[in-house]
Amino acid sequence: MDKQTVTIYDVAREAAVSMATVSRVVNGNPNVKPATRQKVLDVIDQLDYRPNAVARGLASKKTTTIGVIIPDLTNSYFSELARGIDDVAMMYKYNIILTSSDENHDKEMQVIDNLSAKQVDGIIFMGNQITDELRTAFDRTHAPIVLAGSVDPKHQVPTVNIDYVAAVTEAVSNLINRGNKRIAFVTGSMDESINRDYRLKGYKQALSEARIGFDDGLVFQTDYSYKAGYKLAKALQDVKATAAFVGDDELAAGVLNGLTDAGIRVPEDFEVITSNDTRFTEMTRPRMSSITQPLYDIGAVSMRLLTKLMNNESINEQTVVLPYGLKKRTSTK
Amino acid sequence: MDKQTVTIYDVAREAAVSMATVSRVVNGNPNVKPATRQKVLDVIDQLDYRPNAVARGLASKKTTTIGVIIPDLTNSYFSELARGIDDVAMMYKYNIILTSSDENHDKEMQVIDNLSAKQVDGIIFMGNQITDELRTAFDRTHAPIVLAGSVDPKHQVPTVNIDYVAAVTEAVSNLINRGNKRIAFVTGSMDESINRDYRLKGYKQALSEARIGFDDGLVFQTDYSYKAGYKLAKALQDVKATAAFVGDDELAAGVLNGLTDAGIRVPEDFEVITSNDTRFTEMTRPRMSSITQPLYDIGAVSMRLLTKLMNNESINEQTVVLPYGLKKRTSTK
DNA sequence: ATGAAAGCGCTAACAA
DNA sequence: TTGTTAGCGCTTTCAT
Repeated sequence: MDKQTVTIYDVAREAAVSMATVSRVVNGNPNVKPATRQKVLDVIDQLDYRPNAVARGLASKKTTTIGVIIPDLTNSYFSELARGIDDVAMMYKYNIILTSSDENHDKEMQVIDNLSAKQVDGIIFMGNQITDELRTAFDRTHAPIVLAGSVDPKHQVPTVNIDYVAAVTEAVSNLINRGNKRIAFVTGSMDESINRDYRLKGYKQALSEARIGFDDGLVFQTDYSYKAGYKLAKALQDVKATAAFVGDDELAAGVLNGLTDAGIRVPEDFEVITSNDTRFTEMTRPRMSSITQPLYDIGAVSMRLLTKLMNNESINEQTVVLPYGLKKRTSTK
Repeated sequence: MDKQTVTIYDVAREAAVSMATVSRVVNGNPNVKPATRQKVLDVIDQLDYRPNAVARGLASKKTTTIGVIIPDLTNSYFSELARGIDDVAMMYKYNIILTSSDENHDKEMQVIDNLSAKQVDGIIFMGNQITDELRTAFDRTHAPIVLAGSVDPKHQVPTVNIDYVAAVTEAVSNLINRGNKRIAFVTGSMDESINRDYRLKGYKQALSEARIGFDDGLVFQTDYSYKAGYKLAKALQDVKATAAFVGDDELAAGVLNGLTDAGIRVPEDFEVITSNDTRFTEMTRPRMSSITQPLYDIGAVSMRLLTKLMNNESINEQTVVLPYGLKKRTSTK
């Protein structure tokens, strides 16, 4: 039933050489006489031989496959990172097993074991709650791991990201400088350390630098979704906020449109600044001011770092922090 | 250096049974005495044994991995499909090797061979130019293939999609019914058969039903990008169009905003209708009217169909056509 | 420069 | 119900 598959053995026989020699030419080993190489190449061509990567993986203990764990494929922030990862993975001839975790801890655990069973050579993990359990899972995996666009408060796992604290501080200070005193802090769950330990810290820092008291009531935890943001309009008015820092662009788009649809003028009556500078920022009206970050590069650099780890190359820095910026568009004055 | 790996052999030895028995319990084969099973399970637990999927793949000729070829990860249309694929793949215990093709034919070819070499059990292909070369590549692959949200004019490859001709006809008729006579047709390259053979056909059909002549000048081929759409504003005015059918939501968002920024009121002076009903449609102002399609389901059903193909189950229909609809929002009158 | 042969870790007949 | 034994297709010493 199977399309008859031609193996290295067939090639060896036809070319009247040993399997070892065929293997050598396939793998570009220089220790082959040019004439032999050519003969083998011809037979390969003629037989349309294609090496079986699974067999190769078993024998060599390298699969040239890496695992990528992504919380949500449809979130631009992550898919932009993924594009960076994908590009350099391809450059280095790695395939990607892409698995969604849905930001679900059990699934993350399961997925790691699963990737491990598939003998991936490395793993790129996106997700913002590096629990101890997760660390354990990381540890018992033979494959090196790097965190992309995520954060490890304990600085144990190699990571590529930006300085979230500084970025948020700057964004919020920017809002403060224009006279805003009641600035809402809108983002995902505080269970995520990127929110709890980084963004919130930046927010508080900006407040304290301006000697503005912190008000719990201005902190909104919600889903990273347009809808969730849209629904926040009323609450935002109720707490008399005049501006908001938002941790996700789709969420911010929801906030923006919710406000607008409720008759609040942005930016005249309410300023909005968001975090990820994805394509959404250009699509809304007004267009959203944002922290800018090199999304593609974060992915690309993560993957590059992973290749080094997989080759046991020496690493200068476990954590690489890429530059961020601030882009003023029209959702702020 | 390697974390010492425990194999099925170790388990067999410790449990004082044969490898075959261990293999049986790992694979849930019922032909094992409960007591034996328990003993083996205990040892597995104690040794923390994890089956090597690569070895398994080599021996069984099944990798429980499928390949997914996607033109652009960051395009919502495709990432929504991917989510559907991913969910049911996970449900059926398949992993996904995700590869971007960048709508590049050579890359598509290469990627198929690559997936083939990795012995994937099946492939889901998204892309809209099924060339003969591609068909050849499909054929020489041992794995079954299904097209998701794409189109095979020759109806040779199993496919899940909607009736694009009917959907576009309806959308354009809708525009016509409101008095529009000069309706622009804005979409990607006419090299893609979904544009050339399906969407355009629907467009022409709607025109002809209304006895409106076809005008070449109203057809715009461009990238599927916001920017490309944004730049079209002037050209759209130059040809005196009063409405546009657009084949992609980001592209449509660009058209919409470009028009608005050029001082044209949508929908009063110009109506826009788009094709994919992704989340972008809700984010723009005005919100975009659109053809609706069950994006997630297209992905999910594709994957389900693929599982059947992989199990050699009999298939009722090679091509499954899911229902579409029309959603009026505020970019049309 | 080339070949022989022993695995890699597992599944799947086939026997018992 | 359980064990024995070939492989699966390739890489990789170790000889030559």
